[in-house]
Amino acid sequence: MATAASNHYSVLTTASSTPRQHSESGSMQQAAVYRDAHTLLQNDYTLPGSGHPLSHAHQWITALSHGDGAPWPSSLLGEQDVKPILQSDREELQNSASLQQQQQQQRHPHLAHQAHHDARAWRTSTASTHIPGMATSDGQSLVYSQSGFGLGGPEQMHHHSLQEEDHHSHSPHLSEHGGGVQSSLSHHQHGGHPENSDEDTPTSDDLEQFAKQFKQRRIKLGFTQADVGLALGTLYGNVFSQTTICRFEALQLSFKNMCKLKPLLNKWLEEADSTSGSPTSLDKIAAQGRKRKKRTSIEVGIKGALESHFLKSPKPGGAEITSIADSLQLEKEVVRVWFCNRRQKEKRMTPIGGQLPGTEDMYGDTPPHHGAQTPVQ
DNA sequence: ATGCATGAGTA
DNA sequence: ACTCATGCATA
Repeated sequence: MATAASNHYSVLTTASSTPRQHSESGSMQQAAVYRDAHTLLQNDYTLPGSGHPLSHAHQWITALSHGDGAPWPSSLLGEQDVKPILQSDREELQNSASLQQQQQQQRHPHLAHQAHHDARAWRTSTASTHIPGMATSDGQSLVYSQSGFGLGGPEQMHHHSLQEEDHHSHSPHLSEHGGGVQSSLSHHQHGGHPENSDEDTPTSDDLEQFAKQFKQRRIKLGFTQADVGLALGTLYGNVFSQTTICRFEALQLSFKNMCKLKPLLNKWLEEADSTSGSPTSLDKIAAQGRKRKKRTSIEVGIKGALESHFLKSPKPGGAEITSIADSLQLEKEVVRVWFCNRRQKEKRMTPIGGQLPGTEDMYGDTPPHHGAQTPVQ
């Protein structure tokens, strides 16, 4: 079909210690190991009921299509482990969990106050993109300018009152977080110095500035995004992948997420440049066994069709998904996940097709700060 | 840099 | 079943 030739679970047993390089080009290191591993295991895949190896493209898809009775098998071979944590295996989990819980619970619909402002208050008052009609007297701006939406879609916004989906029209009243985290009111005019290394009340502007500077510093110090992620794990117990660091720098995370990560990255930044020269002993733990479905490649045409559907109904029901999947000859799960990801993508602002290169002070000159401006990682 | 995927927590 | 945070695998 459309996907890659081999759709099977790759079971990794052990990953050799990856030779991490301190070069900017070293972004794909572990990938090779994985591919190798699953290539060797190709023929070992067998369905619990069938008993014969499926070498075709969509084993699990086929299974699901028949009667949705069996999702992808979870126990074919001995699962190794789940989380390759090294020193603080429990701590990391606990930390993550706690954080998530906190953040998610503090914005209950019952409460009259909201944790932070919405995740869509992005990119507003930066000294660049000025969208008319967004800045309120409070300084709080609620603009969620879509890039390509609203052409033929009459109404697709908010259906039911969920969390931040809908109620983006109230003033953000921070209640906890140990301090008046009011960003809108204490909003500082960036006419003087966009430099804000504080760990409280990050505004969209702050985050944006920080992200930019972080990236520059990181590059100057000769670290890759992957390095940073690992270092964070070794130093503070929270490991992050290159993806996350990348998304942070590109502001492709939700507001909350950005706020959560900023302090961590800030700490690392200080550590890194203060320890400049010191041997940052980074232990690296190889990823242990983890079966993951092969990434489904959706054809461009199919993607277009999916987008069309998305414009009509961003949240299709089970039946809808099924019909869409059927018409597009895709797996229901794939379609469902696609919609989920699509919605998420919507939430993180930042133009979907790219970072709107014409909206920043990127080109023309580099007024604010100095140094090399993102030489392409 | 991104697309598809997993999973915890929640509704 | 959805959201949200996060990441493997890939372009």
